[in-house]
Amino acid sequence: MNISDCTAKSRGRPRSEEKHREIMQAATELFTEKGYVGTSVDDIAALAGVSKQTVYSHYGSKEALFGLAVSTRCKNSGFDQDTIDPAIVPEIMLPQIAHSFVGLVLSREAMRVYRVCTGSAETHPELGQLFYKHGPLQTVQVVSQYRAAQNEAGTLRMEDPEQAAWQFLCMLKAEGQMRVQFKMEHLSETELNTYIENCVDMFLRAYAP
Amino acid sequence: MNISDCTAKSRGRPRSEEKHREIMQAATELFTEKGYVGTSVDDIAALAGVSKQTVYSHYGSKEALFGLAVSTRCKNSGFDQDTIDPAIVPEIMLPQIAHSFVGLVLSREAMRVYRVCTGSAETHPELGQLFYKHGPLQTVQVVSQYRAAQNEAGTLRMEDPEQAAWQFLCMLKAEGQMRVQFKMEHLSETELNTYIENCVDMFLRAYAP
DNA sequence: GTCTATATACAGATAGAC
DNA sequence: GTCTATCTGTATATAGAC
Repeated sequence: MNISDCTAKSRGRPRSEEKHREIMQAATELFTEKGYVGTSVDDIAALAGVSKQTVYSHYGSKEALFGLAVSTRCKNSGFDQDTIDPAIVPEIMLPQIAHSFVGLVLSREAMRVYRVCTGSAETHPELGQLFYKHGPLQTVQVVSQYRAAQNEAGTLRMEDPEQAAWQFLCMLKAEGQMRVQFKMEHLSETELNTYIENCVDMFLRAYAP
Repeated sequence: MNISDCTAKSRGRPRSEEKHREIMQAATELFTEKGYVGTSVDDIAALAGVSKQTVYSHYGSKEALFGLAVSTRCKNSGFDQDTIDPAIVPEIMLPQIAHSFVGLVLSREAMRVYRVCTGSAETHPELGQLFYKHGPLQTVQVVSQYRAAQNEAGTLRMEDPEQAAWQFLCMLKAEGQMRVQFKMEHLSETELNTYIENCVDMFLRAYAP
């Protein structure tokens, strides 16, 4: 009796955390691939290798699971600001920022969150807003801080650093992102790099002091 | 007997065309709002004011109806090239193009097709491609033709007019489109106009001869 | 905590009356 | 051609065994 209690405890509980992770991982994978309505709880349970009821006991409902999965991804979709150093001159810094940014927005994972948040913004506006704040907005702010610093230092000259950041970043994505977004053949590394350098030059020309 | 045949013909057939239109209209409305999986044939039939079977006898299947509805919208989502005149100098022409383009991409209808094609590109790649070709690509080509003409005329100087067109158009959308896309509060008319003028100036500065 | 089995609702698609 | 009624599958969510 006492023994069976002990084994029950040590056999039943410890597995929970692992399943918790696996369910979340499966949910994220499927939700960002097929969207909310396109994904069934059965699919999630199957991919996670657990029963449907286990999904429910861990996360309560499909809606709650969706919110958690996507918002976690949203929060990880921002630009890594550690790569930016205000002490470095634009001619060196901007190409680095550019390549790093384009790498981010073209990545499979970023595109998937972008797509699912765009597609379900009509029915889940709060998800769209969450993505906007943790993704695009944060990136723009990080870059515009650098811009403001350069403005002060006199290495660049612009009236509104934030608008300049929007210009720079959206210009960079352009064709490359759209081709991924709409399932066209991707641009080659070479084409991409040429375009990025082109953009950096163009930007520096326009905002030269 | 002969009479009932006649009335049957003149009573049953003529209504068909009207229902045909109404079904398509309802389908477009719902598909671009809720997406493919989020819309049921029952919903479409209800909104069109017909029975479900009528939907099927007109369009065969949900899939076929979706394809028709969205692709029709895609083909109408391109930029109107009649507004462009190569004889007009960039200082006058670019602001016009810019305002007209921003008006298009921020419109409710364009955003809806954009959203549904983005969201369902993973499951319906052919729709994403269709949208890309009739929307973004066509717009870029129209604008890059103008650019090429200006290049020849010497009023602008750029190595690759098509890349310049991508830069210009993507820069213009930027924050304005993203706020609509992700259900944030929209930019005001004033903010939008200021930004557009800003972009045109910046572009002219960078590509001045 | 986790499983199998089930309740309930609604989806896409078809049959048959008029 | 159009409608109502229906078939069949699958969805979310829950009940009960272990």
